[in-house]
Amino acid sequence: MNKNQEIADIFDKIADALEFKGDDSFRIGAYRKAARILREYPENIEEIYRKGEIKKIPGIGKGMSEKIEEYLKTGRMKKYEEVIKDIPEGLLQLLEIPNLGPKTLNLAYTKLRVKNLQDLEKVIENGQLAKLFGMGEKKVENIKKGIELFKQGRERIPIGIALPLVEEIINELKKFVYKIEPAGSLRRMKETIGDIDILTTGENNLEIIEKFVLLPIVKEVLAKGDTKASIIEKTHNLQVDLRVVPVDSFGAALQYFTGSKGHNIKLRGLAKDRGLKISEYGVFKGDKKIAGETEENVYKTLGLVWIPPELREDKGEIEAAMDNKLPVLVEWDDIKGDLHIHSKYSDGVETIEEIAISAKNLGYEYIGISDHSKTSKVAGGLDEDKLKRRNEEIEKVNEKVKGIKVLKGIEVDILADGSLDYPDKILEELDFVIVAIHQGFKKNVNERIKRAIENPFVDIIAHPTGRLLSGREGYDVNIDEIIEYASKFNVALEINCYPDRLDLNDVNILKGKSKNLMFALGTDAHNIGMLKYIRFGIGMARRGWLTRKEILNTYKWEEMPLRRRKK
DNA sequence: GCCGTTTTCGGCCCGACTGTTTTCAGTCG
Repeated sequence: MNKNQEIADIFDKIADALEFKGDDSFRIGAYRKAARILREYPENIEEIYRKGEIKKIPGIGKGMSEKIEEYLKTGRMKKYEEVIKDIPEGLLQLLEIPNLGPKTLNLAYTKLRVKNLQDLEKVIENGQLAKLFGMGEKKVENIKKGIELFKQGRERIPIGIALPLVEEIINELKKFVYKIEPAGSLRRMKETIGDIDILTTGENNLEIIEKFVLLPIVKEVLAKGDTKASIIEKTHNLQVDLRVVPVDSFGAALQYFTGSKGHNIKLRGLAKDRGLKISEYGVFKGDKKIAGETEENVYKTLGLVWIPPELREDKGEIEAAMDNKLPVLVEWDDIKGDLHIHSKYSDGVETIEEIAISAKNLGYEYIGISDHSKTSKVAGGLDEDKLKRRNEEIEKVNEKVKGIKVLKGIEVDILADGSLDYPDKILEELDFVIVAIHQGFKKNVNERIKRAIENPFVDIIAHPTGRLLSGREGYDVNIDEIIEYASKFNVALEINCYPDRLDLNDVNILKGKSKNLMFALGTDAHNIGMLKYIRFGIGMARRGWLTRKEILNTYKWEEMPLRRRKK
């Protein structure tokens, strides 16, 4: 774990402890904000400390920078030790239980000596909790439900699962409403989604909400009011919130519920400076509503251009919008081809011709067939002979299928000893070369990737960190070092669009962008249905502030700034 | 705890829903 993450976790724990103790909510907010900033910061905090620039980070002031310095020097933080010393270990983890907040937990601890989950369940069962002042049967019942969810471990799910689910819900509801849009982290295209927010407006609120809670995907209804309902969905235990808003507030509500929290807080501060008030109902000057129907107008009244949802993370986008310096983000229409597709020759499903026709139908100008190399035997890796036959078939398809160019690519293994799985003379014959680690995840990965980068025929590093959202940690690799090295040698790093990978992710893309790195989008598709995963990679690229020019596959094939074409 | 083209003190985003209340607190987003 890097220091940014370590310190962020400690700040979050301090915030938990202070919340439990009923400390000042703004101080708590300051710790949470600092934690988030550190966790998402594109540079290593140790590096910034060496430069003496910690305090220059917005949101990190005197107090925080001293604590960071103390931790970097001594490995300890007095403030943390102080605030947790009289709290039983593990107690604060119970704050993750839905419907159980700091006040109630504190009450249970001080009045009933509840120190852990077992204690809590006991005082629920024997009725003691319900008897406390301000508590009651229903509150306790809700906490009990929360414990159930807590035990199931409601983890964030990949956007690859959440997005299709939302589209299904929207499809079911759209015949009853005027407008319906997803909001929240889904609209911001985060790699994982905690729960889902959907926003709608229509003729009859109650009818819409009734339709929603009766959808077949609903497992449990958590809340149901005039303007909002929350449900738990069956397959993934996801919480889905539906909010019905007046049509003239739809834009303001969409803005508000898209977040992020940090973005909204800053936006509201900005409104306040200008004597305005902004809520999910609109922008108000005194009692007069001056915007609300569209997002564009909400931003405009604050003196800002519209900010794409993917940027709304309070990472400088509001300042950039003020100066009209937002990047023109890459869009799906900019993508001229997919560079990472597996055909039937290795472990893909379809023939090269079938892939070419599908890609053409998607509007692509070219596709890169990047089958596995010989050592990846389980993935049907091609030996030299088979590769030669595949290349011949690509040439035939190019003659037969007009309107799309099929490129001879490859995904070459970086072997355990650091060499590549084919000799240079074979690589040279290909249109482009992707290299990847597929074995020896803990074995000197950094040096092996760096050696691959030095090879003049290598153009792209596939899934550079190797992490899987479903659990695998990733290679033992120093990604900062790889980014610098790749940038130096004009090698592109991949944004692998496969929903379980999304590798590089937004944070690493931002790091790369600051080092003038080139990127390549690839779906890693093993069947033609997966070609549409490109949208998840585009989402990641947009979250990383990327423009068209920084991505290889937005260029025409003849103009693609491949490393081998540069002097 | 952070921050400052009105401020180094006194602000800090705002509202829905629920349940326990008789005017509001806790939780959530």
